[in-house]
Amino acid sequence: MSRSGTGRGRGTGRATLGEVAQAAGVSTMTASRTLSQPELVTEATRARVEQAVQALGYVPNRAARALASNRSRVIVALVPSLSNAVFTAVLDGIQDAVDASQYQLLIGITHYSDAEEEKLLRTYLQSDPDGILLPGLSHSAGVRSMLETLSVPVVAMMDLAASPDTLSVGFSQSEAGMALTRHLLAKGYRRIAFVGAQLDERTLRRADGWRQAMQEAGLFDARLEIMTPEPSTVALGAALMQRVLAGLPDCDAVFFCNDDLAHGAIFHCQRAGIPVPGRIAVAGFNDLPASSLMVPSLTTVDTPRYQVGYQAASLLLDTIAGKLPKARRIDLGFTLREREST
Amino acid sequence: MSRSGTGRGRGTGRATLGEVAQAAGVSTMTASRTLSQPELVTEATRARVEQAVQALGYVPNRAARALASNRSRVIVALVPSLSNAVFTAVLDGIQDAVDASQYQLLIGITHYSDAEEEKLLRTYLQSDPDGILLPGLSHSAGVRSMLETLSVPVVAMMDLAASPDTLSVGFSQSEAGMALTRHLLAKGYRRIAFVGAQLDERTLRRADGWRQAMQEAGLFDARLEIMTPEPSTVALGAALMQRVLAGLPDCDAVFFCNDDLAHGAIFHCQRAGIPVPGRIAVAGFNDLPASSLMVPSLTTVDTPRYQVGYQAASLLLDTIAGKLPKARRIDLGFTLREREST
DNA sequence: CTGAAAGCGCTTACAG
DNA sequence: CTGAAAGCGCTTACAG
Repeated sequence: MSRSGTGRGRGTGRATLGEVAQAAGVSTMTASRTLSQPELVTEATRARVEQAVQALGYVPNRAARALASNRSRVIVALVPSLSNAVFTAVLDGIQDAVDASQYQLLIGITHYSDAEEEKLLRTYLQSDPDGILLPGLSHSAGVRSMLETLSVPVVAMMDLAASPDTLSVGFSQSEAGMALTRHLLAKGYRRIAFVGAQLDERTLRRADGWRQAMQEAGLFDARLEIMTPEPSTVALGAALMQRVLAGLPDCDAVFFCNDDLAHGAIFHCQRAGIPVPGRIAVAGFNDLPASSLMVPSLTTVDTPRYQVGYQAASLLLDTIAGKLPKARRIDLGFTLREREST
Repeated sequence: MSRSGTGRGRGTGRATLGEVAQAAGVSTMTASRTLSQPELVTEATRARVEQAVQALGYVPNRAARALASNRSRVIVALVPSLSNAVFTAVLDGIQDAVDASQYQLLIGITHYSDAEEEKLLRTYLQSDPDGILLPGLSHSAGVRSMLETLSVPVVAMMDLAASPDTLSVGFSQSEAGMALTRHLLAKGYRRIAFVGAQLDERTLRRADGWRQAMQEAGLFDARLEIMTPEPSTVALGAALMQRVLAGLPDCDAVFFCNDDLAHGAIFHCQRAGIPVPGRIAVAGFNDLPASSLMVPSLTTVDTPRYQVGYQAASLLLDTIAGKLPKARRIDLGFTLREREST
């Protein structure tokens, strides 16, 4: 015997579309159509169905819809970290774009690990996503082959693809690195160090930009490049600044790959009584909220991360909908913020 | 005619469990069992099925599984904001707990709005969640009635429920507010202002704690309470500090409801040449990463937000699994960090 | 504009 | 330890 007198068998106990249809005196498929394509139905029918929906508190079952329609209406977004304010802004942009659609967003945190990225993607394939948002351009062979097999649209975020085969929304990390370095050169700094942490793809591209600008100026010196795989934090920035001051006494400016490192560096100098930029200039990247307010205010590069998320998600949704995008590679640019610290 | 020669009809084009079963020479249900309860199957069968899974690159279809089993294996987590580092840490904890399970996490951002919270919940009901994580204890009537109708477990995060009917994981916001205020009183400050922004539930509870401590000390003065619904940011902290200095000249200490406000306040004082704590003491809440490193370092309350997320998700998953929790109300406490700014 | 029927890809009592 | 069959709640060509 069924567990209740409603005849719902092993169901959820919630109203089904069939029950809505019955209450409205129409067939299930007419009820279905009323919800998905109301313009194909008489006004009278629509009213009766909508009333039944209200009366029964009907909530459509996504799993059934996905299974029957063979469209999951799911998109997956992978980001490296939530601790990095850059990616929370990207996610905010994605959310806002997706919220306006019928799509459901599945968020995965890769912790900057290729292996985790691959594992997450594999798990999320169970939800049969209609599209995917990924950070950056470089992925493991496993991820690349999964994406090929899948044949759903993929949009790369935060950098620009070289090939037009890849949909991408972002800005040139290397040009931004170059622009900031050139600013420092123009200010007269000569021994400009680059300090990179985490060593994700974007940091490496910024380092490329720094290297190129230094080479162009005839001032490149490999000893000025300080790289560590440790996660980028304020505390690490303080420690690395100490290391620069001790190990590179003639260094007159430091380009930190992220603002949080630069904040730590400035705090360290402040505590040690080292004038910034008098003794040494400090620049960061991303223009985090504190950067314009701290003392000295921080020279940095403002990046359009919310827009990256918003536009990447919009591009993905448009592509899923079969619209031909105006551009397959959307360059949102960046803005140099010259402040007191340089 | 079907759109391909594979006989897969309007399907996804991916291997199904039936195809795996066929390749392994067993029935579909034996294949199903091999994946879900391998201990109920001979080793030989298991090997053949697993080989077929590998060969066909089989990925289970979540929608079909959810529909057939009437268990979505979905849990929903709502948080107010991603800009607030507190909630990204909560989410990290939730993710880590959920990743170890077979559950899929759906994340929603309420932007501190009851209306958005209700809308998100309504949307996520389409996924028929097996459990829900919500920030705080107070929700709109609409949300409360949805939760009652749903009858799935709900865990409140970041504060402690008064009633044992509610599962909750967090700490007492009001006691934390009291503890910090008492620290300031013990240090000899008398005209201690409370500055609250956003005015979410947690900020209001911290204000309650401040008020109670001030009343106990016979020092309460309503003019010392400065509340604004604006979002909490570093820039707002600088502006509010300016307002305190101008409007409350005898104020000797300020308790900001969040560290980012306190950071802005310290930056403002630094820029204006106002000694902290010499002229005025500054305290925050949450112990954000920069707080221990800035100059002066910030007195604040360290909150176990990652653990809140992790334990809340664990409690939810245990409850879904039918395990009786040891406690329905998990108090993770807080830690006062006495530093230079007071 | 509306409907009967098949089917999406799984799982689940129930037998054997 | 393994299987036949029904069913989860929808959508979709195809008719009329």
